[in-house]
Amino acid sequence: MKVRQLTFRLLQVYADVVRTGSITATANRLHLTQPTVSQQLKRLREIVGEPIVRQEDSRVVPTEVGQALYQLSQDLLSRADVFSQYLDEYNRGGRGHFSIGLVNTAQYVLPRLLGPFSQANPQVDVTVEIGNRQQMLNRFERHEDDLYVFSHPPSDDAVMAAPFLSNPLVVVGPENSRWASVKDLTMEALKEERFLLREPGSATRHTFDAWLYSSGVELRSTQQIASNEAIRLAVASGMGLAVLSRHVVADSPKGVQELPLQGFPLKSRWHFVVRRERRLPPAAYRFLSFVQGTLAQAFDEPEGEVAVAELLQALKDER
Amino acid sequence: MKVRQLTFRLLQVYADVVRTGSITATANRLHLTQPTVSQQLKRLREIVGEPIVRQEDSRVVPTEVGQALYQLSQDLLSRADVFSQYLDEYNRGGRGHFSIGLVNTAQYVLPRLLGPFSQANPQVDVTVEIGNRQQMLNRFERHEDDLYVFSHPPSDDAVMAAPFLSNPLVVVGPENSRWASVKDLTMEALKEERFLLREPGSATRHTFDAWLYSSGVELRSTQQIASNEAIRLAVASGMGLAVLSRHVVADSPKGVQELPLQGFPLKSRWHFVVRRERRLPPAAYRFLSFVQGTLAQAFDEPEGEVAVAELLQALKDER
DNA sequence: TATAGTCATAGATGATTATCTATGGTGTAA
DNA sequence: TTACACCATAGATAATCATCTATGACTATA
Repeated sequence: MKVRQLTFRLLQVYADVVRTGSITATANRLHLTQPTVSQQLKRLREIVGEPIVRQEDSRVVPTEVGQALYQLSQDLLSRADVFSQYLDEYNRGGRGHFSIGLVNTAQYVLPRLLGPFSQANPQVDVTVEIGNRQQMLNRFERHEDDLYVFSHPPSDDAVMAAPFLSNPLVVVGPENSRWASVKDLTMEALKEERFLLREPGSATRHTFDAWLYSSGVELRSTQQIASNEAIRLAVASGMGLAVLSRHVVADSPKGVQELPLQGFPLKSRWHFVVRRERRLPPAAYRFLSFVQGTLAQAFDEPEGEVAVAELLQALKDER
Repeated sequence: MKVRQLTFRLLQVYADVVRTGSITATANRLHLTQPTVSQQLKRLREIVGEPIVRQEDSRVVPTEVGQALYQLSQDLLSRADVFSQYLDEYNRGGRGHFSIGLVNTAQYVLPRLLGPFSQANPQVDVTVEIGNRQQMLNRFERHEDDLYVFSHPPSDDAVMAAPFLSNPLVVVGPENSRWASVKDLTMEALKEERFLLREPGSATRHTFDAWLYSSGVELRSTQQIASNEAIRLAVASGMGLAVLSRHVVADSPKGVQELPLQGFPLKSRWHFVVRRERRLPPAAYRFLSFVQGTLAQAFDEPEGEVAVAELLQALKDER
């Protein structure tokens, strides 16, 4: 058999001829003329190298080889069809894979979006990458993920970003800290405190540094710790104060409490970030849609909802 | 996905590209130029309606959809390949089906050929049709079977026949018949005996009638019985004499014995009969080959072997 | 024996395909 | 930076394909 010349069209036509037992009938059903179908059969026979049908009592019946070919046709066509359905489902975003890169702090909130999404879309496979701002920027530069969450989107023309959730940075101290009840607490008062800081690459550190700089404060004593969780524990055990995303604290506030420092919480927002030129996997698009539908009620972030809606629209227009 | 435009060739090329991870490499392996392969990929992408590969670190890697398409390709191609192997096996005659029409008497011998053949070719499915000469002629006229066994082939230009086995007709009487020991027994002496005859459509009857006519004998008393077996039993129980194929008697000679009538046994031969225009199924061809290889030793019929060999040659030439 | 239905074949034509050569872009390695 | 390897695109061409209309052969039925 000359496999390379075999076409699915031929198999379709052939299968229909076997089913109807009539060349003319198939021609009508497929909106072709009778000679066309005759010729298709002829060509298929040549490809197979063997007679596949014969005339019998005004019906066209498959030969023994034709029988086998019919089964093959059914089989192949249905497999192709399954694939086609898969494609549709993939394009609808209900199936497939995407990867999302999260800046460290975001890992405290994103699960609340990803969890329900996965539940609703079990066929979608999500890879979550986590790192500090700098690491995520590297991944971003290398196009390693489909979607990112930054609090400060990289400044790149090729970037589209939607601020979707507020990320207030607060100062925390140990439970029962003497500062907790101070009125009009200022940085000046905390000058002598040791501050436990995230590493320089992190967004939290960056934001805090910027605030310190703009308010002309210089810290006396600092210590660098690379993990939000470690910082929270260190604060709880009295090693010092820290600036953390409120989400970090809200998640499991044991042993620490927010301090009412003036000017705090520092406002910042998480952004969904995608590259303009990258074709977003339909599943990622579906995730964004899902998030958009959730933000207003579940997170009380109507602005975020609008921003995501705009991003979705922009992505649609890109295509 | 535009299934109708899908070609196995495209899948072959695509699968190879995925395997090698290189368009150029595939081009070389398939004896094509690089642009050709590039274009095939492009066309396949258009058929699928979705990017299927992307460049990555000087390698061509499939996208998520491409992965699924690759699996599909493998699947479809291997199925087509299995069919192709089936075709080969079919053409070799080691697989498939044929039907053979036997004249009644032949059913006593053919199993000795069909049995070993089936054993050696378990994938071949044989349909055996049995009837008297007239019934077989009807089937023959209607092209109902692939192969026939007649003692007297139909006289038809479109027929090819090979006498392959002698079929001696003998006169039988009951065991201990008084005629058994008579020397120079002639028909004249048996004039008064009742003869149990096969029905007119049968070959045995036909041959016997012809002999009677040519030797000018007329039987006094006859009875017609449509089955060899029934006749044998009737003879055994003393109802009369009969003319039967020696094979019928040889098979289970209980209660009957051959009588030494002059001029007997009447010589006749079984013929394999095929229609010239009918394409013989490879399995039937293989059966004839098998028979040809068996006749000389197992049946001591060297002439039959030659005749079948000639038939096979003629069939080969027909194609 | 006409008639209608079913196929096969021939001949024509526009569209598509397979394939090539030539060329240009891009990224990697010397 | 140059050279090389790899891929994409453009343009050309011959082959093949998908289709059609017209027509002829065969067969069953009125």
